[in-house]
Amino acid sequence: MEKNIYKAFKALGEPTRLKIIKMLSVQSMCVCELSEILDMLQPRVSQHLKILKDADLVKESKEGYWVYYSLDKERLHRLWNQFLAFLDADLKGLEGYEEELQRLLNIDSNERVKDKKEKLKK
Amino acid sequence: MEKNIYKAFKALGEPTRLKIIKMLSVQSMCVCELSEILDMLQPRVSQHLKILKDADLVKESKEGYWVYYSLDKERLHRLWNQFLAFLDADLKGLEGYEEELQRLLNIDSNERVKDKKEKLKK
DNA sequence: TTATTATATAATAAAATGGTTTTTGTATTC
DNA sequence: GAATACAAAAACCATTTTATTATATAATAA
Repeated sequence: MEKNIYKAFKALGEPTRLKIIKMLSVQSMCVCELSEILDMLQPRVSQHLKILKDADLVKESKEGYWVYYSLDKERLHRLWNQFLAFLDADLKGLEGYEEELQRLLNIDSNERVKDKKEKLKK
Repeated sequence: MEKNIYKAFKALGEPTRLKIIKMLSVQSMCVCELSEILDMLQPRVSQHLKILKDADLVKESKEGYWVYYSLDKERLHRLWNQFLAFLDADLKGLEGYEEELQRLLNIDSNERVKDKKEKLKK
């Protein structure tokens, strides 16, 4: 789940792909149209589309020669909600943070250095 | 504006930084705490924090020795709204898309190949 | 079947990124 | 002022990413 979030953000965090996504927000298009409108070589567009597809941000549908790509707006909203849920989630029960939780608790209970020093002052 | 969006997504699209952000969602921390909790070398944490700071996703405040970092949740929501606005925006008036708009209009009016061929069939 | 059009994949070179080690800077304490 | 603690910057290397060129695959048309 967290992996998906990071993957999607990574896909969005690249200028060429943002441009592609913006164009697809106007209308669905095939690779050749994107390639011409963006004035980019076709393999470049195809490769970025693949990354966007792997991140589940765009959908494709084949029609004869052409492969039409469209923006999955549903998925965009789901992505953001997943991200917010991830931020709100309690560390307990959040997969992959077992050790971090342990170390966090240790610091908090034993010796949050700042607190110690502040106490000494008084 | 679009630059900022891409920068922020890029900052979010990296596992280490996502982890840092998650930890900061629990509570504000200084670099040494993050470094210990995440079991990472301090320069590594500092470097990622800088990227997050440049992307405006975290804020910092100095207290004696320590620099405390906190998550800017406000900014997170603004980021997403900016992104949605970017997607909804009309290409006309969207900075940096002048040529794309031109080429898009050309294709649309002259020769969207598929349409042409489909018309011929009938 | 052969030629054409659209797309995907492979291979390469160049650029960017991430992580470690080392160094520098800055605030604090003695 | 000297020593200490924390953080940032610099230098370095390994890895990944991007864009290009070349090639392969898929679908259609002749």
